[in-house]
Amino acid sequence: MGRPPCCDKIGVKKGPWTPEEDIILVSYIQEHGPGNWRSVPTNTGLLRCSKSCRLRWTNYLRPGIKRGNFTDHEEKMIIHLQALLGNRWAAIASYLPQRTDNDIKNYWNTHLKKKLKKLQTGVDGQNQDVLSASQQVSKGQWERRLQTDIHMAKQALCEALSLDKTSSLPADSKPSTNLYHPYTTSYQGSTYASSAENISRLLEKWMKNPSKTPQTNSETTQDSFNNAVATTGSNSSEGAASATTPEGFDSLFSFNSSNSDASQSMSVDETTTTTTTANLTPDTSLFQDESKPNLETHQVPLTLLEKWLFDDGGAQGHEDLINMSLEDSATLF
DNA sequence: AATTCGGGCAACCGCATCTCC
DNA sequence: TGGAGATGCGGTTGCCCGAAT
Repeated sequence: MGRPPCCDKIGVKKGPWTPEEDIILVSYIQEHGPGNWRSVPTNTGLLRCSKSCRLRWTNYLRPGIKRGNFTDHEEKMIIHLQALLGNRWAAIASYLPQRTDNDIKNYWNTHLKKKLKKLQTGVDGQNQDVLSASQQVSKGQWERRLQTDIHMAKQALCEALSLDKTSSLPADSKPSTNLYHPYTTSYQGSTYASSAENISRLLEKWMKNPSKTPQTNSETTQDSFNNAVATTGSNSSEGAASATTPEGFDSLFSFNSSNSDASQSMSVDETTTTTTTANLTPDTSLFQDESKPNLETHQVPLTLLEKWLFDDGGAQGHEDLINMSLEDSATLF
């Protein structure tokens, strides 16, 4: 057998994180930047395994995370992307930069699945296709489907990417979460909440003095978030939602959402792209770059998928696709 | 008011993939 | 080039809380 799970080690703590642990973790990351998770428990004295630290950071403590209610727009994107990509939550999350894959996965399992099922039972026939399509794709068959019906897939993703451009966020889409108050929803109890303020202060400090750690992909992304937040002059408590504002979201997706924008922004060699596209296999090349887009500079390299989409005039029929019903989306497969 | 039930979500587990030596 | 370790990802579990009885 392989090596035992790191969490099996004696003395490794499991279960919910305490505010104190959060503060320790945030402080450490403030100083050293995210990454090198293996060294985190050792250097901080946290009785947690490295994976637990990483998970806690990426799903909860990381700045820029939007929590709480999903907007209609986000819902639509998730539904379409799930139909397209299957249960590749990390890939889906890369198109919803403020949401974590865990969040999206939970939302899908607890809300959207039911919604789709309701549709299925409510209107037999057409909508059944939606569900069956999703289920099939979930089983990993999306690769083959993408290959056999690749053009339709392009259109669908194009639509998903451009939804934001055409639909303003609903009025009730106000951020329901505070960026740096991770406990507001679940832990409104006094102890945890007050500790969250400490974390907020730590993060605030961090926002003003981002760490200068070696750049990995994820760290680059992280710094982008940091800078994006910092440049909006956000305060950890009052302006916590700055990075989660619709404006920020719009700016991100406006970059992706029109051909003209895309053509201006990306410097993709036509020949290279074509060659790449020709050799794409969905599971390898296509999604190899799924890091979150850079909020600050708009100089984000498009993912290969996006390049591929825009390169092929995938924007045709955007308007139709935008209004595409769930039934219609099923026909993509 | 007490108990039961179900939903939602944070966190864990194990496999897959990547990176380094 | 192969192996070991590190990291990423998706499925699943278990706890907490609110609604229902």
